[in-house]
Amino acid sequence: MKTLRIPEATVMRMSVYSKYLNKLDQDGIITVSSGEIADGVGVSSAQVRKDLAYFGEFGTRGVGYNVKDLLRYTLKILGLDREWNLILAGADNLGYALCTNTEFVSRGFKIVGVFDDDLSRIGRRISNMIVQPLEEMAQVVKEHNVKIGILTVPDNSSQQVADLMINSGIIAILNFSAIPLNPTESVDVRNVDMSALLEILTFNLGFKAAQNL
Amino acid sequence: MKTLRIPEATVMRMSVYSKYLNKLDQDGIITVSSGEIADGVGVSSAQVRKDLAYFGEFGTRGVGYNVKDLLRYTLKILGLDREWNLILAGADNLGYALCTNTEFVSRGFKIVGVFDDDLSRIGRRISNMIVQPLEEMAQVVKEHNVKIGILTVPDNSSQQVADLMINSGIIAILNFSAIPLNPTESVDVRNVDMSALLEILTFNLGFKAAQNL
DNA sequence: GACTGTGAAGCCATTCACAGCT
DNA sequence: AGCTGTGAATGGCTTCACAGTC
Repeated sequence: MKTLRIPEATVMRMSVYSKYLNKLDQDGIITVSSGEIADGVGVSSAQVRKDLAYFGEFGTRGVGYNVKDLLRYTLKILGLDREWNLILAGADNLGYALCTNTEFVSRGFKIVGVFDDDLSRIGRRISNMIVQPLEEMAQVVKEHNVKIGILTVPDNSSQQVADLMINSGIIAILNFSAIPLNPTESVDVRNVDMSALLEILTFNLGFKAAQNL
Repeated sequence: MKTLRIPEATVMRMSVYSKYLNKLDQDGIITVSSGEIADGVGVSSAQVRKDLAYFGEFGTRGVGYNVKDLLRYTLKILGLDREWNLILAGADNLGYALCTNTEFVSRGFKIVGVFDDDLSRIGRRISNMIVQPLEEMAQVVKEHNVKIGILTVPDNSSQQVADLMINSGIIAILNFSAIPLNPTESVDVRNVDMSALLEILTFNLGFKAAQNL
C-alpha cells in the first residue's frame, strides 16, 4: 500500500474541497477542473492537484474531474462514508452552540451524549438530549461506540475531563480550552484556540501600523 | 528596523506562551527557562527560543526569562497592550457563545456590537448588549473605531455580510462559516472551520484502522 | 553548570514546469 | 487545445548543536 505521510494541511484542504464539491454537485455541475476548485476555495491549482495526488488519480487529462465521483472519493478519504458518534463535555454556551451546529450533522457527525459536572446544567435539555453527569460518560461511550470527544469545559478542569474521556475509551479529542492538553501517545488531540486566532489578527494590525510610520 | 517575515505558526505560539506565562505569573513564579515553557505548552525548547528570537533578546544566559517581563513583552508583541473593540455578526448560538466568552475579555477584547438580519433576534439581549440590525453596523464601527469583526452567519450569507463589514470599515475578520471568503487585498481574514478539524480526526482514525489490518 | 541565542543542517510543504493523455 | 499528474526546484519552518554569557 502506497502510504506516504500526508501533510495535515492537505487533509484540512481535502475537507474544504469536499464541501465545495458538495456545493457544485447541488448546483448540478458535472465536471470541474483543478483551476476551478482552486479559485473556489482560494488555493493554487497545483496545490489542488498535488493534494489529490496523495490519494490517487481521480481526473481525466484534458477534461478535469467528475464532481460526483470526486466528492465521493473525498468523503471516503476523510472517513465520512459512515456516521460518527461524538460526545461533548461542557454544556456551557459554546457546548450548546456546537450541539446545535447543523454543519456537523450534514457531515455525518452525531452528538450522542452531553456531559457536565455543574448541577445547574445537568438535566437541562439541549436539542434532543439531556445533559448528564460526568459519571455517565463511560457507559455512553461504550454503548454508542464513541471514539471522538469535544471538550468545552473551563480551562482549569480541561485536563481532568480529558483524562476521564480517555479512560472512558475516547481516542480523539477536539479541545476548545485554552490550555493545551498533555499529549498521550495513543490519543489524537486537536486544540482550537480561538483567542490565539484573534491575536494573529491583532498582531498583523500592529505590524501594519508599524510599517505605515 | 529588523523586520523579517514572521511565520504565522510563531505568532500563534506566542499567544500560547503568553497565556502560559500569565498562569506562571499568577502562581507567583519569577523565572522560567525555555525548557519549562516548552514542557508547559508541548513544543521543543529550541522552538521557544527561536520564536522569541524573532522579536529580540528577552532572556539571561544561564538563568532564563523573567516571567513578568516576558509576559509583558509577549502581550506587547501581539498588540495586546491595549483594548480592542470587536463587532460580531450572526447572533445565533455560536455568536451568543462567543459574546459571552470570558477568555476574550481577559485578553483585552471587547465586543461592542452584535448584529443580525433576523427580526426574531434583533432586540434580544446578549450579556450587556442588544442585537441590532445589520444597517446599524457602519455607525457602530465608526463610533467605536472597530477594526475586527467576527462572522458567525450562515454559509449562504457569509460573503455578503463580510462585504458589509468591509464597507463599514472592518479590516480583519475571523470567519466561522464553512465557505472561505473571497480574499481582498486589504482585509485580513482567518477562517475557523470546525468541521474540518473534526475531519482531521476522522481521517486519522481511518488511517489508524487501515494500518491495523 | 545552566541556559540563551543563533548559524547550519535537515525536513517538510508549496510552486514550477512540462510530459502525457483526451 | 486543454487539463491532469508529477519530478525538480524553491521556499519556509523546525531541529540540531554549540559558542557565548551568567
